[in-house]
Amino acid sequence: MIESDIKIPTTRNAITTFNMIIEAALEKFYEGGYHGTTIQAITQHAGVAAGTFYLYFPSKMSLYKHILITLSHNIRKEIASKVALKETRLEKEREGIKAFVQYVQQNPQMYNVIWESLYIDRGLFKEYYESFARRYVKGLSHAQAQGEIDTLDVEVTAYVLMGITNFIGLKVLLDLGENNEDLEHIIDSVMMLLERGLFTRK
Amino acid sequence: MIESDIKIPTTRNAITTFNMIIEAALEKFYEGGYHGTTIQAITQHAGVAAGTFYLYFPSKMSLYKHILITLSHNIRKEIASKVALKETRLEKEREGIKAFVQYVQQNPQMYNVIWESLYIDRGLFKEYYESFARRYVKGLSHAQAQGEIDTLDVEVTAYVLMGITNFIGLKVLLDLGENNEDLEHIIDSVMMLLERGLFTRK
DNA sequence: TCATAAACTGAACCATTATTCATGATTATA
DNA sequence: TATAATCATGAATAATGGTTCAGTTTATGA
Repeated sequence: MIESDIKIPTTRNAITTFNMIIEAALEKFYEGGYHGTTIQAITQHAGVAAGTFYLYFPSKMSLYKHILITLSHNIRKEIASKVALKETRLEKEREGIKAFVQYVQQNPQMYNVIWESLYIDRGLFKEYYESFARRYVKGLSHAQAQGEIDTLDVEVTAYVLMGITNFIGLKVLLDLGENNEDLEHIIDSVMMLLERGLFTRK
Repeated sequence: MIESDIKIPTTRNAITTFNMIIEAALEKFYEGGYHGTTIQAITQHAGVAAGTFYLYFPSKMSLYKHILITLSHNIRKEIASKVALKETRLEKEREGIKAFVQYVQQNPQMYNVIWESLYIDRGLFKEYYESFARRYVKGLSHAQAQGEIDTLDVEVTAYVLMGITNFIGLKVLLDLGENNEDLEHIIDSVMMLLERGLFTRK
C-alpha cells in the first residue's frame, strides 16, 4: 500500500491534528496547487508548527497521495451508494451524474487534486480513471445483458459518459457559461440527449 | 495582450533559437509539468545557455502563457478548418472529434499544458473552455435553426460534446483501457450513441 | 576591413522551501 | 507521583532553481 509510511495516529488529540493538517492541505492545494503550496502554509493554516507535519507524513508527496486516494475512494463510494438505489439503467445514469456533480460542488478541490496527478504521478492518474471506467463498464455490460441499452462498445461508452459527467461538473464548479444554478435543468438536457440522441429523426 | 512582453525576434538565427526554446519547453513541460521543469533543463535541451532564455522571455511564466495561447489557437484553427469541409451537422460532429483526437496524438503536450493552467492561472483555463464552448454553441444553434438537431439546451450540449471529445482524446493518448489502436471504431461507437441515444427503444 | 549592434554565455546571486533535530510540553501508565 | 512514551515546537540546514549581468562571440553594413 502506498500510504503505509503514513503514521495514522490513534489518540484523540493526535487524530484531530492529523485531520486538521489534511483539511488545511485540501484548502491550500485547491488555492495554489501542489507546488504552489508550502508545508509552512499548510501547517500554519492548520494551526500547528511545521515540524508537526513530519510526525504524521514522511513527505509532502505522501500527503498528496493520501489525499488523492481518499478523495477517489469517497467519490466512488458516494456514487455507488446513490446509484444502487435506482432500478433502471436510465435512472441510474441520471442519479450518477447528479451524485458526481453534487460531490464536486461539495468538494471543489477534487479536480485540482486529481488532475494535478497528471504531473505528479501519471500512474496514479491513469489508475484513477481506469478503475473508474472498469466499474462503469461492469454496470453497462449488465444493463446490456438485460437489454436496457444498445449494442455499443461498452468501454468507449464508459469514457463518453465519464467525459460528459466530468465536463458538466466542471461547468457547474467553475461557473463556465451561463445558467449553472438550475442543476435539474442541466441534467434534464443531458438525459434527453442520452435518450433521444443528438440529431432529429426523419 | 498578455504576451506583449515577449521579444519575438526578427533575424533568421534568433528566430531559430526562439523556436528551439519553445520546442524544448513543450517537451519538458510534457514530461515534468511546469513546476517540474527548470529553465536550466529547457535551455540545455534547446542547446543554449540559461541566460539566452531571458533574451526572449521575461520570465518562465510568460513562456508558459505563450505556449498555452499558441496551442489553443492551433487546435481551434485545425478543428475549424476540417469541420468546415463537411456539410451536415452529423458529419461535422464526426470530423470534429476525429480532428481533436488526431491533434492530441500529434501534440501530446496539450492536456498537460492546458489543464495545468488550472493551478497557474485559473482565468486562462476558464477562458480556454468558455471560448471553445462559445464557438461550439454557435455551430449547434445554426444546426438547430436548420432543423438538424433536437431542441436541446445548446450550451449544455456543447459541454457534453466537449466532454466526450476530451475524454476520448484522453483515453487514446494515455492508452486508458483497451483497443485504442482503431480510432475509426471508437468514433463509430461515439457517433452511434449520438445518433441513436444510449438506451434501447421499446 | 572595421565598428557597431545583436546574440549569446554561464557563473554567481539570492530567495524560497522541504526537511531535520534538539528541546520542551503533555499525556498515559505503573 | 515518577517515568516513559507520545506529541509538539520552530529555528537551522541544505538544496534547489529563477533571474541577473559583466563579459564574449557573431553578424551586419558601410
